[in-house]
Amino acid sequence: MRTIAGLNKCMHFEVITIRDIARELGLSVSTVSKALRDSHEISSKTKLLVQDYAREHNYRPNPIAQSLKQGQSKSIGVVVPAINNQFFSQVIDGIESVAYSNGYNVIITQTHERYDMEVQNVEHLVHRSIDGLLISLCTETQNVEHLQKLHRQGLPIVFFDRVSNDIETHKVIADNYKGAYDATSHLLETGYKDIAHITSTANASVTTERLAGYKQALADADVAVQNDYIKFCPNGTDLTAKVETALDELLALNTPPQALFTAWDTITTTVLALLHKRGLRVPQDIALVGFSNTTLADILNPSLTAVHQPGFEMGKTAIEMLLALIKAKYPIEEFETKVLPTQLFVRASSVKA
Amino acid sequence: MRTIAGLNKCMHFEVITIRDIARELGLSVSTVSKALRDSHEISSKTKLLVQDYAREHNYRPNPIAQSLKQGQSKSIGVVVPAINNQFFSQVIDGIESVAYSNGYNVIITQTHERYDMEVQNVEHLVHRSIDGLLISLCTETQNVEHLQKLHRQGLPIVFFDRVSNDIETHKVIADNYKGAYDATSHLLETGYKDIAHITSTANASVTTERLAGYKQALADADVAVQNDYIKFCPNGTDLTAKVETALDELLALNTPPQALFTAWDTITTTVLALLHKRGLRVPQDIALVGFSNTTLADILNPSLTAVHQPGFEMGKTAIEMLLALIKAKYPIEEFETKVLPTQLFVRASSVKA
DNA sequence: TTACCACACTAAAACGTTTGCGTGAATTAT
DNA sequence: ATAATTCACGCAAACGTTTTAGTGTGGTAA
Repeated sequence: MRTIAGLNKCMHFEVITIRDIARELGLSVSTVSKALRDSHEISSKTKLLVQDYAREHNYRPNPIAQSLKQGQSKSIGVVVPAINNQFFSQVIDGIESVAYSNGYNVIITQTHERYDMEVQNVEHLVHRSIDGLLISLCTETQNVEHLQKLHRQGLPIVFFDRVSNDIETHKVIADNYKGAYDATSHLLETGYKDIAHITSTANASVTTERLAGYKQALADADVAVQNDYIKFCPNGTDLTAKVETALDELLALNTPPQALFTAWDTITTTVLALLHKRGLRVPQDIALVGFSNTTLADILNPSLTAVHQPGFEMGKTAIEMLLALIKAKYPIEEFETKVLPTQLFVRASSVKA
Repeated sequence: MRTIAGLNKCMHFEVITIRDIARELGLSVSTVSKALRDSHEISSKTKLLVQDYAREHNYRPNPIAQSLKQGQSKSIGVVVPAINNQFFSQVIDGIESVAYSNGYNVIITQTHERYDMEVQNVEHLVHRSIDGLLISLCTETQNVEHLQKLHRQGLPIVFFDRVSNDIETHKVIADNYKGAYDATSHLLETGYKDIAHITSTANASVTTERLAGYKQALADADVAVQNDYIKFCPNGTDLTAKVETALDELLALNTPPQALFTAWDTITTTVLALLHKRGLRVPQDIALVGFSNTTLADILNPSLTAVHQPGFEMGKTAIEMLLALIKAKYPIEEFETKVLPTQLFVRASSVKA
């Protein structure tokens, strides 16, 4: 008998081990083990005996011992910028659901958009013996050496949302290009021509793709791209201050924009809050369309025209890909980047004044 | 040498073990182990030798082996109704920060407000060898036998937010009574008398406390408590439908309420959304104050007068208490219920029409 | 010299599994 | 009747660590 981890204080409770079963049934440990795993080496009579006994006595294999023996921990690491962010919590929701039903634990860590935290978390996770890693890069991250090393060593890694082009592995992203294209086109169709774009750090994959979509939509409508309409506000610390400066600059232009297209969840809501603060009416004074996964878009003031990313599906897809990598018998050479559709929900913040 | 879990495909990478160090340095395994743990049995010369070698070769003890040996997993289980909920993700944020810096992993599971999921998750976590459990009960939960058994057996458990009175252990809650009292008083002071209360299932601790605060505030203002002003809408599936019915009934009363006090995060935003849908103006047609931890309260339509719970602090406090239980040398008999202050943020949804 | 002790280290068991190999018995083929 | 094969099971090593119980050396006290 052993005691459950954590149950070491007043242990009336005993957890049964394979050894107990063996002793009780007059069998060897290996026979019991094999019987439980339904090995062909064991007679069906013995198997039944053992399995019945195990069931009755509520036997559960010790996962830690199994991990040690089999060299896999049945847990996967997740690195996100922040849990406290609707989009990422939706992703985690998706991850958790699939992981759980496959017998995997999910260990979640946050970078808070800090590169050093990202490096540290990844290292921590690896040394906690994770079987695979799910990661969305933080905005500060410029190089991915900390991941490349692990990837070369064979650690299964899947990127989601904020991916790196410097590592060949499975990735899941939203259709950022199209999402941005749709959002911008929508503003154009509504009648806005002077559309500014507020986005995050220039070096993120997401930023590049959304910027491209924005530019292409303008180009397709024969509207010139104005560089002073494009503002980069790396999210992380002081986001509000950065966005405030960006807004100041935009509104001080000779031709201030009539509409804003914000490319990141946190930026969108920050912008809306700042517009409120300045007493600017949306959309009368300035229209707004943004990427956002908030569930409250309908009851915002005004209700928010938003590009919605399939967070839950992204999480599900990411972990499914990761499990495929983990379970693969042979090293995988062919990697895939899944692109999930975004959805534009038109609401009041972008109707023509 | 061993391979890191997960790094079993193309293993150029070798992880060093205590055995390797021993062989390389011509020492025994036990000497190395003791040297690394700075035992007094080992000469300082040898200690230095071993420690230097370990550092240089980037030795990291295998946590799984340690867990197996020491009977503790260095991971704690968290059970919440839903990750995708601002309040709980704030709590998890707090939990994660403390756990991480203490070398603990956090394994998160969700009940989605389903009792059977709660039972299942708890069982799953225990058999994953967690050292302790952090749990916020789901609304369906009526009895806590699944936890009592574990608690009697000595598993450290700390409740947060939605606690049980049937188990004596550490608990952290917000000051629900005062939060509700303040919210109701605020409405009364603003000039509303007919204040309805929409809350969740009657059997949750949170519900009882908030209901009590609501009633007391009315009593203190010499306003009679009307039972048909109190509506129970267990959150979980079909919350919107339940709230819709509750609203129908309230508005059909001879004296329909002029103000609403909603006691749960999800109910608050659902109510606001439904009021929008019906074209009712807030607060002109009906005022609204609710418990809510949304970060978007300022930009809701109208901006929301909200009772805010200290989610992050609650998470921090909960895990600190749990770690205290885990690290305790002797069984703890004295348990504490920490009550964290709530905060009322007055915004537009409750100004007098 | 003998006994004792501190010191610095080692051997081996233990945690709970899984698994390759060995073995005796029963069965089948020759 | 003997040999070959299959069957059903046991032995023991292994995963990487911690820890208990030694062991041998050298020094000190009697």
